[in-house]
Amino acid sequence: MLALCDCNNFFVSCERIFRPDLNNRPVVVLSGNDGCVVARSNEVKRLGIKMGVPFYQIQKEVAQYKITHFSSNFALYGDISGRIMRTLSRYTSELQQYSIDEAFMDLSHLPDSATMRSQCLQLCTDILKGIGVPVSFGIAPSKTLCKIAADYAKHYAGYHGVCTIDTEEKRIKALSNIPISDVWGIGRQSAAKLKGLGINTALDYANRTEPYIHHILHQPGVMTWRELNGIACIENSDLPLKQSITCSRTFAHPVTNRPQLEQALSTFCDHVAHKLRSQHSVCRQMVVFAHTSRFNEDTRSIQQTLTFTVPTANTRELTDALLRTVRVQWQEGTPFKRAGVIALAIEPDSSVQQSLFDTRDRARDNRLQHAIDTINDRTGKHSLTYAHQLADPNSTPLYEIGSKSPAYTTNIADIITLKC
DNA sequence: TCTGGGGTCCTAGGACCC
DNA sequence: TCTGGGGTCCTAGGACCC
Repeated sequence: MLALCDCNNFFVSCERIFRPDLNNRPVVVLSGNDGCVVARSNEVKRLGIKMGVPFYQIQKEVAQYKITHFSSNFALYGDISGRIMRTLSRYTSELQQYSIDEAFMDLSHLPDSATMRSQCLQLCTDILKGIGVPVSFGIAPSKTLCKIAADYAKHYAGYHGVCTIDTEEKRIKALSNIPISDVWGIGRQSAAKLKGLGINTALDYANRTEPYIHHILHQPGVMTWRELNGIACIENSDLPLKQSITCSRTFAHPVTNRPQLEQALSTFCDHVAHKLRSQHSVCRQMVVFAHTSRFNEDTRSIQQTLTFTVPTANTRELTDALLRTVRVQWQEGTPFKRAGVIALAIEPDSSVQQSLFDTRDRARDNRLQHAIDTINDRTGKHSLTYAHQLADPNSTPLYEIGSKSPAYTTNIADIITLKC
């Protein structure tokens, strides 16, 4: 048996830790540039405000219901997430963090479902009291069933935060009440297709034959089908190296000036290169892109996949290649709205294939890079950067942030003061 | 006027090999 | 006029996740 721990309204709950006055009041957290709603409190969900709506479209409701809004504060959310994961890991030998606010726990060491339930209830209390975030648990034999159980736990107060699917009877009852579109792994496209075939609930889906499901939704659909039937088949991917690392931003105002785009892209590139180095890896390919708004009819773009004969994570080498691309493909007058850098073909830096025809002095490059990293580790991120880049990806003048909460738990200057 | 960011996996089709 | 069969690898694009 497995358990899924899912934080309730995670980003909103993080903001409320330090703003208890916002409990039971409507709160949203916004994406970059304060563009879209990415987290909602229960009060906001009840108003019918959907996940992902552009913020400007709900201004009326914001004023009418006095909705408090925050720009996203990932330093805070990441730190709170880490605290929750550490607490969970004390209760299981195997914890698989699935996202910033979710993790699967292996419970096979516990004797029966009553014990599993009581441990999860204890965790709900501990995490709420010790960290300040409400969480829910779903206990079941497969991950997809855990997701469904956690859904029930979240929406029906009677479960007190923990729902278990441990018998055939409970499984059938649970599946019969879940619309197919709410099943983990079934997205919009597949849901529409299935509805057309008369499959409306999770139970309808689970009751079809495996070859039929394969015919409709191929291999990924079959995985979901097995999981719904209680056969665990989604592996524990114990996060080896990341397969790709992206840094991209949508600009508040379109960029038509080449130095500005180059400045933004070099900054993203440095961020990606730094991430590569921090996981002791290098990349053989890098994608550079910039495109116009996807909401316009006439879309134009700069896009290039760069391949390196010797894989690298050196900021200077990657940036040089990137800037050459931008200079070749630059389109005067094009309003670029979004740009980014993606590292691909990532490998460990311990076993890099060298090239006979390499002309770079890599030992020297690495010494310089190492010196820069050491200075930044000691004196703070971005204290030493290349002249053509910005301090950090979020500091671009093209990026606008409205109301970000302090980094209460990760910046000494932002620590709260208590007056007794 | 204003529409996020970071990932994974699968598939089809093209290029290539003998 | 007629033009094989069996592979692998890479890439772009789609679908999905939070």
